[in-house]
Amino acid sequence: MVDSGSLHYGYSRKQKSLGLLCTNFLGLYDRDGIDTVGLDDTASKLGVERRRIYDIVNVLESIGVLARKAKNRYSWIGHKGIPHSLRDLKEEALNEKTNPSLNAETEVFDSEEDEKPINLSESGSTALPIASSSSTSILSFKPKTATDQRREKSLGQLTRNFVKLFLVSDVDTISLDDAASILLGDINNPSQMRNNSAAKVRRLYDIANVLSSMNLIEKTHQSDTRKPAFRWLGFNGIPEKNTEVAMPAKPLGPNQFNRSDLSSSGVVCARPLSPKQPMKRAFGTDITNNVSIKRSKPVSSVDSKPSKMKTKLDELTECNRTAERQLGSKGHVFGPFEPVKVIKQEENNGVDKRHQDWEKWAVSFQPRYQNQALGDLFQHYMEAWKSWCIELAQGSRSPQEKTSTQQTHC
DNA sequence: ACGTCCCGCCATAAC
DNA sequence: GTTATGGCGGGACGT
Repeated sequence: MVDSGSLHYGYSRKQKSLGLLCTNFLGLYDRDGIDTVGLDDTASKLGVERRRIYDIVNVLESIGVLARKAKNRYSWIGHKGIPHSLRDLKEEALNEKTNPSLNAETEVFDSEEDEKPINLSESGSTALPIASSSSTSILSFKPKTATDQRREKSLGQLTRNFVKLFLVSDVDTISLDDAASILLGDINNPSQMRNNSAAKVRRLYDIANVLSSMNLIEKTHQSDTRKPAFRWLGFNGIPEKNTEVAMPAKPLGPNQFNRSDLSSSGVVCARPLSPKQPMKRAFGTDITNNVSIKRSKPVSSVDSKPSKMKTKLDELTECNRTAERQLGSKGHVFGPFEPVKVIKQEENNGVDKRHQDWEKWAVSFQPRYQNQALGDLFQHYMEAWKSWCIELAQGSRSPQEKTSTQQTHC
């Protein structure tokens, strides 16, 4: 039986994945001349809510791709920041391993309560020295203040610990279960650890998706147990300095990177196969990705949750404000489905060409919205676009067949 | 059935 | 007070 709620027209989970969003994020900023990254700007360009941007920047910050400058603002460091960051993480992890008291973020786990230290070999993984060799672990937590506690549970900290896990161990694959247990379990309370891990393993997926899109790790399965696992790709210890032809461990898939940067610490970082080579699903090529098609919760015409209704209205209002701002400043409007490729053409070609491109795009792209608000929004954009055409025509030539672009499906 | 993880609520931090 | 941040887990989607 097909549930209309679960098969919303045009909704694809993959198109909304954090990994793809991260790829798009990189597509947006991973180029020369990028200095700062604004969260609002990013969110609107990628057509997602701010919340998702936080997820990405927190992970990227942890691996040195971004650095927080101020509220709402990050400085872009790019892939070149990864080796340094990984080196630091590795040193930090090694220091913590040899002298756990140095661990600023975590405290030594003392197994005095007879609680079972995590032993990866028991659970099917190759043993991780850091976890199995003693009762202490660099990844053991004992929360301090509420703020510390919050910070320690942050996605950023979790990312750093996750990466450390690979950097100081001599295995390159860690099962999801083990990673979750080590990183997320309340090690002082193993009775809750499993539940805790199970509940929070979602965070690992978030991190893994971002790191995967950076090609630092890949999701895989353990050969013996078939349990889901993560394999570290970013570290292989083999210098491949700046060789575009460096052999990857496996054929590169779409959006994957060539491992060809190696730091002095033996840390390899991912970078794009080639700056010029378009990725198969480069940002903006999949226009649906930037359309705010929500996963379907049963959206009845009368929303039973007033707060959600309010959110949608707020969203619409905010989109309209954005549109108006853009109208005011640039004379044209990009919505949540802003196609970057078009923007690039815009930069290269004259106004006339831009006009034609937009007209073609607008005619060919007729999104179908389940949501009346989105339909209205699109209508609003089309009207804004139309008025821009009129302005343009006054300055050059008369607009052609603009009304044809207003055939929207709502 | 279970693995994956999007989504957005809401607590907390920052201003 | 408002706004920014992000922990968290419900539940939808994918296999």
